[in-house]
Amino acid sequence: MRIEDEIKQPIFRDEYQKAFINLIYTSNWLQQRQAAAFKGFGLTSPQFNILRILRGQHPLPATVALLIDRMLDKTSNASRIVDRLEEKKLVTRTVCPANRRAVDIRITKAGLELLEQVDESGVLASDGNCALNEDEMRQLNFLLDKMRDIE
Amino acid sequence: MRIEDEIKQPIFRDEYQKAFINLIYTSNWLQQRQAAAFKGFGLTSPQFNILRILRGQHPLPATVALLIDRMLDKTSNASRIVDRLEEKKLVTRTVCPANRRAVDIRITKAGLELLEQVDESGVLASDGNCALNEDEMRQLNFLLDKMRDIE
DNA sequence: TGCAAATTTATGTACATACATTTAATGTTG
DNA sequence: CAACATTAAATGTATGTACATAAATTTGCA
Repeated sequence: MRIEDEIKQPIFRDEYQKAFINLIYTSNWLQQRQAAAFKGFGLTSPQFNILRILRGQHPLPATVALLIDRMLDKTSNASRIVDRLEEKKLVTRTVCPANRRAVDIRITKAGLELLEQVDESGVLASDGNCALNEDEMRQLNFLLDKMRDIE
Repeated sequence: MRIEDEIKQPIFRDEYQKAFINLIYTSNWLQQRQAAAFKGFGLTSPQFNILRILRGQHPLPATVALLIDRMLDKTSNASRIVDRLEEKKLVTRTVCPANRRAVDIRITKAGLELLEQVDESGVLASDGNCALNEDEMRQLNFLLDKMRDIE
């Protein structure tokens, strides 16, 4: 369905405004689908993303600063998302011996097993989850990268 | 900058996964720019969007249900965003006489004047705010609309 | 050495999101 | 008309986002 119909706004000021709104709307649409997929595993999207970064580091630890650096939304509050993961025993926090200001965060066995389950469930499989073919995906990546190329 | 470099992840599973992440990242980037622009007027993005819908209805009122229907993020809590706008005297709430379950929400003179200031400031002007030309914007709109065309 | 500056994480507050539940008014149906 | 379902909005609770500030540690330099 075209964005005009999705939000019942037949006229936009110009193609730019329409693209901006379309981008935000489509991103929300995608994030809601992902959140629904993670929900069955007791995870929110930010929690899943942090677990995935920790798995990428495993068996090395990550600091909060590293998590922020790799997160999609760099302004979010990694400390408190780690709080939730720690409560669920999916990660551990220990003071970094080399720099006692920093905190070493590690994914636990339970965390790795949970991610394994998410993988096996196929909720994140690309095929069939998207109406664009690979070439269109490449075009989209090109346009998005170019869009941010300002200032 | 390419998304690979923005989030320091050199390899993606496939072009699909890369496009998904790119879409969410770019949408966040755009929303943060917009939020910064609204901040000078004492508004958040959701508050601005609701004011804009109310201006579109003016001088007719809108109900909460109508706001939800037109909002970009349909799962957000319109009631409480209207609370904030009412506190700032940018909107009024009155029980709808025809259906006393519903609430008539109207933008005030102060609300209209504030939107006028935002317009005049040019913070939302498209030109110069984006690195894509009009044809690329059209391509982007096409790809985003098609992407959601599933199920 | 000693002390100010920088770094790293945590915390406080306001606002927003997600979803379940409540409250009040209206519709519907026997 | 009474009982029940439906509708519209508000509220409760947990989580996340945005941004400012605090606390602890380390660094650097006079």
